[in-house]
Amino acid sequence: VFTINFSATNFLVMSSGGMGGDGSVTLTLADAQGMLDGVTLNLNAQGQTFPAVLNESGLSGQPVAPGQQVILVSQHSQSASGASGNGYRVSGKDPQMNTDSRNHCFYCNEVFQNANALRRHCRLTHGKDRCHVCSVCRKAFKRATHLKEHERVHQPGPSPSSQKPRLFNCSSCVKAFAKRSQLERHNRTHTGERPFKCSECDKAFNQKSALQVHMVKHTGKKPFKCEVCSIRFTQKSNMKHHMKRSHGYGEQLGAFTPPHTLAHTKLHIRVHFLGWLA
DNA sequence: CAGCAGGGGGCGC
DNA sequence: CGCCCCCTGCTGG
Repeated sequence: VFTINFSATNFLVMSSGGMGGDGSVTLTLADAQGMLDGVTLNLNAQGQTFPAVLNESGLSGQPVAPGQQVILVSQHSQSASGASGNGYRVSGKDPQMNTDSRNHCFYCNEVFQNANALRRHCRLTHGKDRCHVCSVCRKAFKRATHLKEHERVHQPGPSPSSQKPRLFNCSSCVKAFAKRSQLERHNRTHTGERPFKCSECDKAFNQKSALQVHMVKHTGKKPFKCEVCSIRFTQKSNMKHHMKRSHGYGEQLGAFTPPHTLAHTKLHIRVHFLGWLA
């Protein structure tokens, strides 16, 4: 269990990672503006013990057992007391997670009468907004229903890709979906139905969101700007793809592992954080 | 740039 | 609690 704390920003680290046999830890980052989504950070602790590394100012925490999986749970309250401090907490494996934890607090195991009480407790006591945690992958959700829907992902099924929800099966192919609306949406890929027609040209789309993306083209504007080289894009995802491809975000930032120190890593990250904040 | 699916949040029951 | 709209990310051309 350890805490990542980039002070003076609202950004923070999300998601999962793992500890490699060489002692490295890979983290997947995210932030409030979506700029860091999918960015991975490889912290190589070669020649150092983890507590020492992680206790450097700006990156603080507790020892991580060898081979322990580290997965983010949720934001950690700045006002919370204790060793975690402010920032985002990344929790380690919890052997008790195999129990039914619907109204169980993931963080202190206290049991509550209902979801509202659990939510209130998590918010006030732990500063956590997402208190419903998947027992398989530990992804956290705000609502129990969202967790329930998510858990279908882990049900085995006939799809070659596996890991797919099973409830709503497509009659035309092997795919299946967690939600009826998703299946109906998918069905349009078989029927060719395109209900969403562009008012500016003769194009039509099978999803409304696709039409909305398309409409941006008619405005002539490119709302998404790369903060590094100022190239503009019509789609946010294209801008992020550009950030990864052209500037290395989302690739192995851990390329500057030793002989650089973790302090270099932190400095390098801060340089980018300042750039994104600008 | 378009096609497609995952999942969050609003909302009705 | 469940349905569904919508935003979003990933992918291939």
